[in-house]
Amino acid sequence: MNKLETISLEGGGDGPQSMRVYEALRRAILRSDLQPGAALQETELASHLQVSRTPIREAIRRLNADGLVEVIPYKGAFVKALSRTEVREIYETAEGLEGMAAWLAARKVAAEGGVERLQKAAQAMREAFDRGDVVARTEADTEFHAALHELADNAYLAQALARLREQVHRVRHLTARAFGGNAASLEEHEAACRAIADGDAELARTITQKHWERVRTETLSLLP
Amino acid sequence: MNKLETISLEGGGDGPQSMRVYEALRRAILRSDLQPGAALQETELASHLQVSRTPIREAIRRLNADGLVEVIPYKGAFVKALSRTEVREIYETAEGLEGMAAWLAARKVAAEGGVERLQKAAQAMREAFDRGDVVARTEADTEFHAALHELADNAYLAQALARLREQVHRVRHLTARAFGGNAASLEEHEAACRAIADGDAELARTITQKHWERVRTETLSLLP
DNA sequence: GTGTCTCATCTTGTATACAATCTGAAATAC
DNA sequence: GTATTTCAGATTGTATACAAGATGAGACAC
Repeated sequence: MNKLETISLEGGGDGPQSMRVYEALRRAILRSDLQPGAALQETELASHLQVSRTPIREAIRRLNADGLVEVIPYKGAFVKALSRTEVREIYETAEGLEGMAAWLAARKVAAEGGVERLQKAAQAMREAFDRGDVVARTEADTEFHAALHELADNAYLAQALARLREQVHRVRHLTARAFGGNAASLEEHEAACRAIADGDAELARTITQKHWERVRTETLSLLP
Repeated sequence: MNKLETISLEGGGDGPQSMRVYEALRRAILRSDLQPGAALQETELASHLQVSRTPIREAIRRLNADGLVEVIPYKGAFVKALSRTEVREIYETAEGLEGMAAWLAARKVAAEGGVERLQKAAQAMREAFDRGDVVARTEADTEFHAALHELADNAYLAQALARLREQVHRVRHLTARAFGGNAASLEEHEAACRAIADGDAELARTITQKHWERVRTETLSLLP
């Protein structure tokens, strides 16, 4: 029995219904209300959300593009499972992409400055960590990466990273760890921030890559 | 006046019609039969391809996910333009992803070998280049990257790179250059291949990144 | 009992009708 | 003449009916 009762169009935006359905299903998957492997039956969802199958189908196809759902022709759509292999792949891809983002950010700072937002976020993370404020630390972490992606000045890369970030969120949910990470993670963020502020692109990339490599190893050790 | 007459379902696979439409439109965009900015009108395409609007819509949404088409609600779908900014973003993203792929490939070779396919492709590229055989060189280049992605052993990364590769193809089409690249490109492929064969992951990554950085600079210098 | 076939049933894929929204040109006010 | 409004046409978004393919239970042969 699926927990369809937790899925609702209420919180969503005001665009076309397919968009609202998409956001509702996306939330449900990210919050694990729809668990990995769960089937997304069009008729069932349609009657529950009081819309026709058409917007349901569009939403499912979009979730498929996001990598959150797997679609098998004439068979159905299923919430993608996060196997050990897929977790590894996601973190490896993040390493490549965010390393590149750090490199670009450092180069941009070297050319025209503007590192303040990133530094402020890094400082906020440190303070939240010292206070033991998990919520504030998670918020600061989100802000840190938003600032990094802004500095990288690459919409394509930012979009790819946003998709990955959602998957990472799901993994965190699985391993039941806080998103901001531990003390080591904190120091790596600060080191990356310093390298970017110094305009040292190669170092920024290397530090960021090592960070993701460590997080990957650590996370995989928590999985079966 | 759009060149719809060049779009056909003939060459496609045998899956659902939405899949065949998707492949037909994808081919048309990659071959520039549908030029950047062109509107994809559902009714027009439906009557031309002899299907209803439904599979047309599904195909368009999938192309949107691939980054080949831009969809604006209640307005329409348009073949994405390749502005200078987008070209830069695409090449930067490719640098991050393929650098990571090279790193992973080198690590895998160091652990369990299997570099033969990559070496063979690199050698084929060299021979085709010496003969001046552009077609063979392009084929060998495709094979080289396929071998690299196989060694990287990361389906998620491979899929992202496949999408990027299509965009790069479009850029090549714009700049009217052969895909395999010049002599410098050839040497960089060989150097990357050697680093991977040696199992030197960091070097493989660096060489691959430098390659894409050079190609990016070179390509951007050819655009307005 | 085991394996295969048949067919009713369910789910997804497609076609078509209708609703919502955008667009542009003509009409109108000033 | 210019700006604003109105409205008809065109296009996308949604609902619903029908077609195509998958699934599993039961019949049947051996």
